[in-house]
Amino acid sequence: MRPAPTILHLDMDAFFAAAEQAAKPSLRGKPVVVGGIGARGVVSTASYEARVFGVRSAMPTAQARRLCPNAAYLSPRFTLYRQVSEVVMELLHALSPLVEPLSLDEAFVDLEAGGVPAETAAVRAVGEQLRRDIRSATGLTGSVGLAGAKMLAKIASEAAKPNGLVVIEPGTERELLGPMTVRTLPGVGPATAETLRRAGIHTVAETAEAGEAELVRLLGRAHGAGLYAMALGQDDRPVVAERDAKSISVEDTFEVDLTDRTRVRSEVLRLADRCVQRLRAAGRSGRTVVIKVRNYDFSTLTRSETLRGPTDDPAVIREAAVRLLETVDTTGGVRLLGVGVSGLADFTQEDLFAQLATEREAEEAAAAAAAAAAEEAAGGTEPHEAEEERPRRWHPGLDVVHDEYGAGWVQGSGVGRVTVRFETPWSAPGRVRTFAVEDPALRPGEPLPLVGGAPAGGQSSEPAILPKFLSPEPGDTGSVGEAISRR
DNA sequence: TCTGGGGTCCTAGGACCC
DNA sequence: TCTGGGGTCCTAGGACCC
Repeated sequence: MRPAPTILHLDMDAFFAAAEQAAKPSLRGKPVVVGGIGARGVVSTASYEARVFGVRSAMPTAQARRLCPNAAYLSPRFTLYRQVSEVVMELLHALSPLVEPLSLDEAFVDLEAGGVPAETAAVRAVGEQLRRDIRSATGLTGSVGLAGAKMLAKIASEAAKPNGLVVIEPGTERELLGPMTVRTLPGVGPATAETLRRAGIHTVAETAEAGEAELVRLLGRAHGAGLYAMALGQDDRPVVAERDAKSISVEDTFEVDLTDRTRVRSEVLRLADRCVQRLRAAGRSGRTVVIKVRNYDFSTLTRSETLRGPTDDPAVIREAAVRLLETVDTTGGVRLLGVGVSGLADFTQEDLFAQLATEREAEEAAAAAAAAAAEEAAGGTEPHEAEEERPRRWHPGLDVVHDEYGAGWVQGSGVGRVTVRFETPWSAPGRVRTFAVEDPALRPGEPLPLVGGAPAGGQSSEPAILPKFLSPEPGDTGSVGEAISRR
């Protein structure tokens, strides 16, 4: 615990939904839900207008539709979110060399390492300036927590939401945390909370009173000891920049459970190839191949195999994945399949094992590819990712360009028609037109920048985007003692 | 019309080795 | 003749996070 609140935690407000509202003027001030659109989708992010109706992250989209039928339901556009995230992370790097991203919309920053004076007034000023900079660079708002420890900074930013800043003064944390529910502490999810509840422990203060020995008995060595320290407000974990990934995986949930064994096999091959693509893009290789199978009843199992050396060879990973699949009973139906690789190494040169096997693998790769192509041609109902420029489906939210009407986004599609709203991040709300799905004048577009994209003459020092739910004043700096809602 | 996709860390048992 | 004791690797599963 530092003597001054020099650890900053930034959390963007309703990030995916806010980015969509900034990109789509007609959605500002309206309920927006970003997530899986299909029958088995779940909500990634709900805008604050949608949260009023009870829509939450991780909720099945079908349930969200019941609660809030009039919201706009959009597929995520990670290209856009990554672009915005990069802008935000650059602003953080300007504050300190020590930036630890937790996700696209969240990061810790060590202000002490950035040379900010270790005083409350100074760090608060830095935090408020950061919020202004984020707003003018992206049009979006973020909330900031400042404290002497990571855990407390995160709790503070949660309390600051939306669009606020909260400082937890060192020395006040135990009094502050005491009455809060154990769910406030990071690492306490439903299962841990239930275990603690059965032991009569509900609040952070009760967790501290239980003592380390009792918590270790209930939760195990690492978790128990860690939780005890957290309950006392003790958290010396450093801000760590640039952590290498330890595993890479891909998975698909199918609209309908797979029962055909041949189809299950061809999907595993596809997933193995996708996994290898990601592996190679990251310049890594891996030694342990793992498959994941979720059955019709949601029971989930994994099978893994460790190779003699790391590889990024698609034939090797395909073979291992299929070998693992052979050991799994898939009768009854498969809901989800996944393929992953762990034990990652930086891929510099082929290891000995790979060198010895190279020729054999090259032959087998060709054979496997031919076999897979034959299988998919024979049994696959879904064509392989075609090289054509038209998407197979016009997902809601997708950027499009029309030869005559310009840039817009897909509002909906069905029965051979696609409805497009023509507007851009810096335009007024636009109007809707409907086309045949195969209209040659319509094609997929790229995400447009949320700010700074206005045509000459439209420049302004003010953020171009001010979603209605965002109050223009700086957020309150009020108490963190109120209940903090969690996922 | 229940429950995504991408990760991290921990535990526990058996194999294996010294 | 009853049984050592660690350390490390591998595998499987589970909790948790965004």
